[in-house]
Amino acid sequence: MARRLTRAFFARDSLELAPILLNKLLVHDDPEGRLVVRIVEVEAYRGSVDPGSHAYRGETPRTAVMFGPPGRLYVYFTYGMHWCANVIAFGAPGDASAVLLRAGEPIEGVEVMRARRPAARRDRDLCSGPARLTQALGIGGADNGATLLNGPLGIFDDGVAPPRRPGRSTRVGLAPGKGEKSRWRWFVTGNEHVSRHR
DNA sequence: GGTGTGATCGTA
DNA sequence: ACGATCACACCA
Repeated sequence: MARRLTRAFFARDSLELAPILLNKLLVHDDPEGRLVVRIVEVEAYRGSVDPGSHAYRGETPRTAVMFGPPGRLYVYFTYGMHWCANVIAFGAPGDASAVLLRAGEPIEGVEVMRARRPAARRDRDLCSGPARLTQALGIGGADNGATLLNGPLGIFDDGVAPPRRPGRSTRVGLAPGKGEKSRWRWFVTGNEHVSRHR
């Protein structure tokens, strides 16, 4: 029986939060059904000290949610067509810290996910990327700022521990030349639903 | 398996 | 102008 993560769980720096989100359950109680995926890939973003973060240049209307309390969702629109979702971690006042949800393994509601992602030929294509994940779960701009602490969106612990030794790499999609050498991506080694790095 | 390219638009 | 991406075409 799964227990919903509380505010205290999210109130840590994203570098600490990211790896322990692995193997947790992301749940969306959607009108079309209960959708559940096991989180298998994440990346940490760290605000003012992290040029790769949307929050690096300070708070804007777009990034306002990242500067708010932990345990909420930061959902952003990119490439003119895709939504990506982050969990807000603890940030010092005036700073921001967040974890990008990059991939999940479908657990429940797979039929609904397939209907929403007709391009996915195999089940491992359903949620193996940040925009694929939001599409399969029906998460979009309307969910920006939504809380995970209660309501239809939440993250749950069903007793499966995070990997003792998670896979780790540099983050995907950031210019490698611009000092992107931090290994702030974590994933469940060997899991089929992890996205491909480059 | 791999690489290359077009789509599409809010943000700064 | 470009991006915390994806799908598809093509080659192997």
